[in-house]
Amino acid sequence: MEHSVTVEQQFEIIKRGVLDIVPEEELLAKLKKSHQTGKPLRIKLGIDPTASDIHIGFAVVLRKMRQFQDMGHQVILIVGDFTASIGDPSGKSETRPMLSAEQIRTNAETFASQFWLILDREKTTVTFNGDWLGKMSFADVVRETSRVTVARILERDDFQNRLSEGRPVGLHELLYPIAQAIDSVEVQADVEVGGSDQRFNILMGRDLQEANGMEAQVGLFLPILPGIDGVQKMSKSLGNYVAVTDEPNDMFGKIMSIPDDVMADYYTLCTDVGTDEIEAIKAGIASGSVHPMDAKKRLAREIVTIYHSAQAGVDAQAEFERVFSSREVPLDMPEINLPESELENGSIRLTRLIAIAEMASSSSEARRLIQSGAVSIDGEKITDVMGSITPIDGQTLRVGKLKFARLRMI
RNA sequence: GGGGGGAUGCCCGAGUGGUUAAAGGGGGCAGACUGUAAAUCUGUUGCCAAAGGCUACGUUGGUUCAAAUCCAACUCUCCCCA
Repeated sequence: MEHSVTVEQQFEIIKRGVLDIVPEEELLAKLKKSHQTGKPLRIKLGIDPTASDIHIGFAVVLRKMRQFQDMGHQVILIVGDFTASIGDPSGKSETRPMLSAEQIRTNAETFASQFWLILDREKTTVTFNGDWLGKMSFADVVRETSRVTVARILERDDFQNRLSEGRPVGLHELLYPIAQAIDSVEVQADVEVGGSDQRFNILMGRDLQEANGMEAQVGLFLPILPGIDGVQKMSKSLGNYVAVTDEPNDMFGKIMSIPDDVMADYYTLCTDVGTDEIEAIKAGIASGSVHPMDAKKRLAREIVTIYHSAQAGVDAQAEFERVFSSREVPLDMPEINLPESELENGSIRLTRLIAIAEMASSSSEARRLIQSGAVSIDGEKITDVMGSITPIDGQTLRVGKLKFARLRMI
């Protein structure tokens, strides 16, 4: 333990951005005990390998784990390779597809390379729950499931909703919380961290640990970070996410597009900006002394700084202002190589050009974009769907607000 | 094991023989406005070598000049009874 940090200080750091700690006194007691004995707490986090990239919503939980590590505690990541074959029903309105073993492995590997952007590798143990769940006998399963009542499992909202809507609920899905709880028993977790949607699963871990004669883990719940649409939870499948590996300009831009009312959440959960300062920003916006856009630029800069560098943050802001405030062309843009062979009498159909540049998902979409006035070349709008242009090396093709490309004749 | 529903585009949901690439809503995309915010308004929303063609209403097969619509089998699913 780093004795320079008192238990009370540890507790304060841990509480930042946290929605709920169940039960708070137990966490305090565990921290004290760890401080006295010098034995680190075992902090558990279950990773769902159905996703493949770490986004800043998931990073909220990882950052919390990192705080524990910085105070000397041990983080145990459990890759849910086995549980992924069940599919976490939490908050879901339908059964999740089961993943193949290969898919899970690939995802887990991608994850692994990204964890260390946030976590301290030295203080992290990575395990796969297939190692123990896969080896349980039916008798083991019966024994563990006997500790939980059906009513208890079915009382959850997600199951209730699905049942009342006449949607299917697979029997195996009822086992998910139990599987996750067995993980807690297996790794002897002191604390399990998760999003608020993990409440049920994590509390189940407490029950099962007690039933197995060990001290129950403490549940630490973090708010779910809304996606950049500001409404739904951030997730890759909804496309409303900011990946930790996003390029600085993209990252900055995505943050700028979040609705104002989730800005404070982003500040608390995704940055290290002090709580007092966040309050001051909120107050400033409320009183009109701080322009929300400036507050958001600061936010975007902070986040880019975390995953790239302070300089990258400054540069990304400059680029953002250049393109969106001054309406100039970006400094960097992808180039599209246009072979002579594509030209007919020196010109090319615009729809074809957009297709080559992969700036629309289909040529039908390219037509629509042209029709709606979203396409321009060197700032000149083109609206003729059948139109051809005579491309010149170095021209800028713009499709919609965000997509730019420079033409290169080859 | 018995009986009764249901499966439509990204999602919800209308449609019960031709006028249906399929109403309406949500979401998405684009345009205007703006702060790449919100709100609002407008357009658009299967694909292609594009005044034409192709593919689509759980799957397969059938009836018909014509099927999302009728028939058969199958698959999945929900409810009631046991």
